[in-house]
Amino acid sequence: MTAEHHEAAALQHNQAAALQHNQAGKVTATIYDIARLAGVNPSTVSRALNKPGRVSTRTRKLVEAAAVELNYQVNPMARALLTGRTGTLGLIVADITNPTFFNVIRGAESTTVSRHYTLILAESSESAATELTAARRMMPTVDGLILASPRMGDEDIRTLAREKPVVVINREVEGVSCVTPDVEKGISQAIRSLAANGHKNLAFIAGPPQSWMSARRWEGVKAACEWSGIRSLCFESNEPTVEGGRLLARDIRASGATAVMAYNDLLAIGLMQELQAAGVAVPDRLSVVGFDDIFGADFTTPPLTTIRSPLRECGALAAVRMLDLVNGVPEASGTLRAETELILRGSSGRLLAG
Amino acid sequence: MTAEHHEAAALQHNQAAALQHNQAGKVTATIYDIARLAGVNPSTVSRALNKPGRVSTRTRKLVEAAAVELNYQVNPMARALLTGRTGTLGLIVADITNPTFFNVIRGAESTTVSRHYTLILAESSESAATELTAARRMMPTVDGLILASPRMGDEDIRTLAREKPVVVINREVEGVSCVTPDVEKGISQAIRSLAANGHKNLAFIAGPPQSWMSARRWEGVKAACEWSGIRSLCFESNEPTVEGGRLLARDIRASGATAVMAYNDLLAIGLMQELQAAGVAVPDRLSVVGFDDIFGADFTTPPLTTIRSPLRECGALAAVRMLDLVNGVPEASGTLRAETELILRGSSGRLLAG
DNA sequence: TTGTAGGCGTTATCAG
DNA sequence: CTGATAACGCCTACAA
Repeated sequence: MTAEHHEAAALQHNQAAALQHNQAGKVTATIYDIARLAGVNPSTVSRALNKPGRVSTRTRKLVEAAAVELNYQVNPMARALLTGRTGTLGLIVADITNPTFFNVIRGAESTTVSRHYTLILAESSESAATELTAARRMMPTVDGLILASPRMGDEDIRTLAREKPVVVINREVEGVSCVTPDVEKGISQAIRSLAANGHKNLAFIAGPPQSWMSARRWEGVKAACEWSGIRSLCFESNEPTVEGGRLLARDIRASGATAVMAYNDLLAIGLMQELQAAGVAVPDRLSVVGFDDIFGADFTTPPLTTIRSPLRECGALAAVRMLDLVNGVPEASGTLRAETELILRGSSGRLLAG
Repeated sequence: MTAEHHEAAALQHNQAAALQHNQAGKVTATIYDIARLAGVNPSTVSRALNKPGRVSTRTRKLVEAAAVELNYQVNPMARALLTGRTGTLGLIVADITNPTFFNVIRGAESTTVSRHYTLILAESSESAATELTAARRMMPTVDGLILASPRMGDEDIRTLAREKPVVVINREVEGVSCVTPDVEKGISQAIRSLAANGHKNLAFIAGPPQSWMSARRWEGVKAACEWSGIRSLCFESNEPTVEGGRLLARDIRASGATAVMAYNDLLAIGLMQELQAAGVAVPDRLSVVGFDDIFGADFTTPPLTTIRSPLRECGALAAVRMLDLVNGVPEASGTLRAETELILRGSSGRLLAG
């Protein structure tokens, strides 16, 4: 009888006793089960599985065989309890109802799983208080937190960032890693395009007053307009939705503007719908430009010209940055920027003569 | 000095020693810290926090004050390790890129957090193997698993369901809790509407061959057509996307059908775009009806008539059912149905004479 | 009512 | 290279 035969026999013999039933009555193998089956110490099992190389080939094989045999799965909780690392990233978005965030979620989810981490999702319903609660709830469970368009104050964010790595999307917070679309390129492309089509008066529809992004966009638009010799005017929206855009159609028509840029695509689409309902041709009478290039922006007639925010990329970048932070990569700090670009479609163009 | 004063003094005195630094150098209070600060035993802290009533009012107040003082958060892992319950639900969607699942995610997320649970998100990229891997990865961490439009085989799903509660959305699996939109009502409304507008020939565009839902929808359409005396014809799509819809425009025109129902809105929208590009008026020459009522279905011109799937409700129902299962509610089994309904918009109507 | 002690599954440390 | 042991934070009999 060879050594292998001995081992095989031992395996077989131990197997019956090796399966434990947890409280739900299901079989869940632990490293103890493996240890018993393989005839080694539990700590050796742990080593064999986690740092092969610090264990003899023979032992490793034995342990691996037993692990497969028992369909072993590590218990992440037990591991986390000791190591403090959970293999989990938290993502909190401001509004899960807003299609803008879906690309962020996608981006984050993809890179998270591709790096063998797990993503936990929560939402703040646009409330700073809810957001902070969600964050606090998540903290013990995650290795780091990604905040997409957070509504809480800078100081709260920094406090969180002191406890665990935090990456912010769509906003810049001093002292915290951030990922933001760089609005400048897209905006200047858009304004240049409008100027080239002879527009002289532009209306900007702002987003929520507390939105960092909205402020940046208006600044960018104002600056680009100045540069191009276009007069710009800012309108406040009630809410950054299709309905909010609709409500502004009347004021905008009255303003004498021949081109409109909206804080986001939803506003732009609502505006366009209402304009068309009122018989105002787009872009013949009024050019409309949105922001973000959300899903469905090209479903409209005419399809919406918009400045694309690489939201998916932002989600992905944030996750990458997060994992760098978690794994102590030294260079991981400061703000990451992702380019925006003009997507020229049918809703903007030359003013029809007359 | 009153007793309160004594306590206050004691609190203050102990506080300095009470904060522990974990390995990351951050402060994280444990029940030990609270115990020290409140001057009681850790087990008493646990009781005071979890089962107030089994502890004196005085002790409870003391402990609660200390907990607030230290900004204590339970460590879900430690709790889970002992109790086997993680307070976490897993959700796996077939394709995070597909807007159809947005609403499922929203529904599940909302009810999950409102019940003080946490949601973990993963995606299978339409692959049965990836799906199973994701599920296995999640199992140890979650109290239950929600599968939205799963691609893996029935047997795999049942195996998972034997280990922990599983709820399936958009598909029916024998022996597993399911939540499905009931297509019948919406379909019969749609077909009746088309029949009332004089349509006699209908084309159905099918979805992925392996999709349970696609099969159900085609069955439903076929039956309703028969009942209404409409001839129905089924077309295969390459992929259930806008592009997939575009590719079918030619064949559908050639088929002589005057009305089209698509497996989903994406196909319907693509078809409509291509028809219009080819100068075929919708609905004057061809009526188009979609399925699901995804975000953006009303952005098109004409806005898309569609059969709304209550996907958000399905997500929510699945989460509720899941929590019932997790908490051992006895009646929680069998299939839950959510009604579909026709959303009549501009893309369907009477055929233009001539 | 409160304290004591043991254990959940894993990993790290220290002997051997 | 491998084994024993302690610890992570919490909960729950059981004892006081």
